[in-house]
Amino acid sequence: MATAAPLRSRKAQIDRTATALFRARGFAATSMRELATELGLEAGSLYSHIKSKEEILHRVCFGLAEAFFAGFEAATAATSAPIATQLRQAIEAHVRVLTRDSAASAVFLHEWRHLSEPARSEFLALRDRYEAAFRSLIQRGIATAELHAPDAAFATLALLASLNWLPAWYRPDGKLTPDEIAHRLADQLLGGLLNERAAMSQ
Amino acid sequence: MATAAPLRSRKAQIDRTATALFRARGFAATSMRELATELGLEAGSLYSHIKSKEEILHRVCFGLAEAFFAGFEAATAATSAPIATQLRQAIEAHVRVLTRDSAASAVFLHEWRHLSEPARSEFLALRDRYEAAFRSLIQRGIATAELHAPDAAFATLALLASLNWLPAWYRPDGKLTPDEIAHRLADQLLGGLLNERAAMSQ
DNA sequence: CCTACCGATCGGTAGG
DNA sequence: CCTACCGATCGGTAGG
Repeated sequence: MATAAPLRSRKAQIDRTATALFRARGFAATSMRELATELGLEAGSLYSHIKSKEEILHRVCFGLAEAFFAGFEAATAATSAPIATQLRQAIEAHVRVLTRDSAASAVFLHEWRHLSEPARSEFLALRDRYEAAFRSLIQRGIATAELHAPDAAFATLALLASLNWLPAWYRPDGKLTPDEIAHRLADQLLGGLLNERAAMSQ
Repeated sequence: MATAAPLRSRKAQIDRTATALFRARGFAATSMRELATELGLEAGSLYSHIKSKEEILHRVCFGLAEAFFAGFEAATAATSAPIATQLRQAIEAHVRVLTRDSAASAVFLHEWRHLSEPARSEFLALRDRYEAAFRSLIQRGIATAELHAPDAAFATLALLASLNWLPAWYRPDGKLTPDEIAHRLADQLLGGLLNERAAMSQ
């Protein structure tokens, strides 16, 4: 009798378990033996599925980067929509990625510095591009007077910082659903950016 | 002829250098040999000044916690002042601690989880108390209608998250002074919280 | 503050 | 996927 096919590939299981450990203990403080034990196998056996510890980190960090970009592009595809609407969609898309896999998000946000070159620089370039995309949206909103902020760069940093703190306190079993959190965060953070006229027409 | 007294005690030098390394590479990925080399001595020699690697982390984390509390208490000492004013002072005090030593702040924010018990739990209790103090201030501001926010807990988290992102982008040699950054951040973050009447009277 | 060293643990590999 | 192992490195100590 054949054993049932695994629900996820072994490699995907390794990534998932490693991500949880990287988040809880940090990349450097997580040992491959610990990871193997958690998966019910021996340390050496991991290497028939992966090439190295860093390879896992690489996949997690760049996979999340892709998810963030995909969300942003879908949110801002309707270029004729009001900037405030596009920004709201982008915020909600960002929050959905953060809540869909908060462990991977935490690793994306804090463990990327353990990537070795050139991956580390490539990662930072992607992150900068993502920030620039938000900043550009906010700048256009200010230019068309749909948004108001004393400094677009500051506003962008503060906005993303508020969002990125989410994995630190989000609990999947909390009383708010991911969508409710996304709405509420968007309300609050847009509230500070909308100018009065726009706020009234909302 | 006696050698000149060191500008800082050796222990303080060790703490400073270790803090910079902990920030750059993370606590677990920083070796005592690396730290010793940076200070121009041998690894074993460190232990005539300190008891352990974790002792350094402990001092940094709890020292910063003390600095944050001291700033908050000074900022809110004038209990008869408008809540918005107290909150502004508290924000600016927080930013001044972050900019005065951004390396130690980054360690305080991200490396505390490498503390072993019971220090780790003690640290988290302090951090919770600090957050609660901000939340309480914001809640009182909402109660007296000086501030406006759909959810005080959310507003507190978003506020502190925005502030705590600062060590990630602050450069001591940047074009803005710490005080200018403090003012600007306070303007922006209070802007979203002040209700219209308070905003007009400002 | 150094020399010399300890036991423990690390990421990863060879061979099956 | 396991057994058995590699060289390297870790935090920390003894004795001076």
